[in-house]
Amino acid sequence: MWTLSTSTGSGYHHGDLRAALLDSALALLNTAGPGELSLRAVARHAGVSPNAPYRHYRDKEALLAALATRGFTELGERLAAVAPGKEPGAEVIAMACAAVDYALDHPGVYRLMFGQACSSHPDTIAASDAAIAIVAEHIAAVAEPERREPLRIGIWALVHGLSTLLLDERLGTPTRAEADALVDTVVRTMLGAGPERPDGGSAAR
Amino acid sequence: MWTLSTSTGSGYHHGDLRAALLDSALALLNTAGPGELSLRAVARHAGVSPNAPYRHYRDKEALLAALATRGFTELGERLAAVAPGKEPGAEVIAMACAAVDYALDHPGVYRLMFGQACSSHPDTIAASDAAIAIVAEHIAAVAEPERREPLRIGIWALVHGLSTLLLDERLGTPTRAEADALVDTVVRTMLGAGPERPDGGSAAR
DNA sequence: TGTACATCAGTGAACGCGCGTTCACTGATGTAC
DNA sequence: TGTACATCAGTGAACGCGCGTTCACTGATGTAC
Repeated sequence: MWTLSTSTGSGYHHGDLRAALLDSALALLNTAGPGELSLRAVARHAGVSPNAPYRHYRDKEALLAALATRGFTELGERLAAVAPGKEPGAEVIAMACAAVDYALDHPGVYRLMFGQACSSHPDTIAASDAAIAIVAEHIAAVAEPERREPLRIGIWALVHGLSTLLLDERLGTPTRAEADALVDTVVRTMLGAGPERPDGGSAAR
Repeated sequence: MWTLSTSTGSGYHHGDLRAALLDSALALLNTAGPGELSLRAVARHAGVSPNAPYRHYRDKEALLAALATRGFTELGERLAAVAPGKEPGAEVIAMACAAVDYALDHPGVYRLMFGQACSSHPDTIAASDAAIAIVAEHIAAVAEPERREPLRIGIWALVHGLSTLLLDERLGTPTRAEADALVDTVVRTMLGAGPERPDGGSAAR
C-alpha cells in the first residue's frame, strides 16, 4: 500500500525519497544558508541522481516550501507543548525561549522559514499562521485587549531578533546554556518581569 | 590630486569607479538579496567590464564588506542624529524608530549588514561596534546598571526583529507611515511606556 | 613648449565550475489473465 | 502458478546559463627632460 507517500514506509527503489530529500535538505541547510543550497547537492546527499528529485517535487522552490512548512509545523508543536506555568506571564516567557531554542536547533531551516524566498506557498503560510496563532492565544490570556496586538508583534519581533542575532553570531559565541540564560534574562527584562528567576518564581506583568 | 580615491572627485577614465561600484551594488541589493548579488551584475550596472572591479576590490567579498561598513557608518550617523528628547526614555524609542527606518530605506544593505556573510572583515566589525555603542550610551542614561546589558540586547533584538519582519513582509504590507506608527506603538508597548504619544508626550520608564 | 616615457584604469577573451532543468532511457515492482 | 504487460522511480547524458576570476592587452593620463 502506497497511498500518497508521506514520510512513512520504505518500499520501492530508494525507499522513501520524498522524505529523504527533505532530510538531506535540512542537513545541508544547517551547514550553508538557503540560497547557497542547490538541488543537486540535496540529491547528492541523498545518494541519488541530480534529477531524481523532480519525481517528487515540481522544482527546487517546491522542495524548499515543503521544508519550510515542516519547520513551521514543528515550531508550532514546540510552542503548543509549553507546559502551563504557575503564573500566566511565565508561559509567554517560556514560549519565547522555546522559539529561540527551535532556531538554535535548526539554524538553516529557521533562516529559510523567515527568509524572503518562501513567503509565497499557501501551505507554508498556513503553517506559519498556525504557529503565530498559538502565541497570540497565550498573550490574550495575559494582557488587556488594547495591548495584545503590539505585544504579540513585539514579542514575535524580539524572539526573531534574538534568534537571528544568535545564529549570525552577533551576540558573541555563547554556549547553548549561556544562550538560553541570555534569552531568558533579556525577555524577562523587556517584559518588565524581575531579572532573576529563583525557580518558577516572580513572573511578568 | 588623487590621494587614495574615496568617493570624491571625478578624474580618470571612469571618474570614481570605486564609489560607483558601491552605489551600483547598493542599488542592486535593494532589488535582490545578497547572495543573489553577482560581481558581474554590479560591473554591468556601473557600465564597466566584468573585471574592472578587481582594480578596486580584491574580490567580491571585499566589495560587500566595504558596502556593509558604509551601511553601519550611515546607521550610526542616523542614531547619533536623534535629537535629545524632553524625557530620556523618548530618545531610546526615537533611536529604535530611526534604526527601523534605516532598514526600510536600505533593505538590501541592511540584510547584508546583518547577514552571515560579512561578520569577518575588521572594518565592518568596527563600524558595527560603533553603532551599537551609540545605543548603549543612551540606554545607560535611562536604566539602572544591572538592567542595561539585557535592555541593550533586547532593544537591539526588538529593532532587528521588527526590521527583518517588515522587510520580509511578515507583518503584512503596510505603507511607510503605517510601518512607522506600528514600530512606535510596538516599541512603546514593549518598553512599558504609554501606548499613545500626544506629540512628544508621555515617555518611557 | 614638445616629445618620450611610465603609470595604471579599464577592456575583451577565455578558463573551469556548478547550477536548474529536460530528454530519452532502464529496470524493478506490481497486476491481469 | 506462470507469463506478458503497465507502471513509475530513478539513471545518465546533455542543454544553456551566469558566475568568479585570470590573462595579456590597450589607451588615456600625467611626468621628466
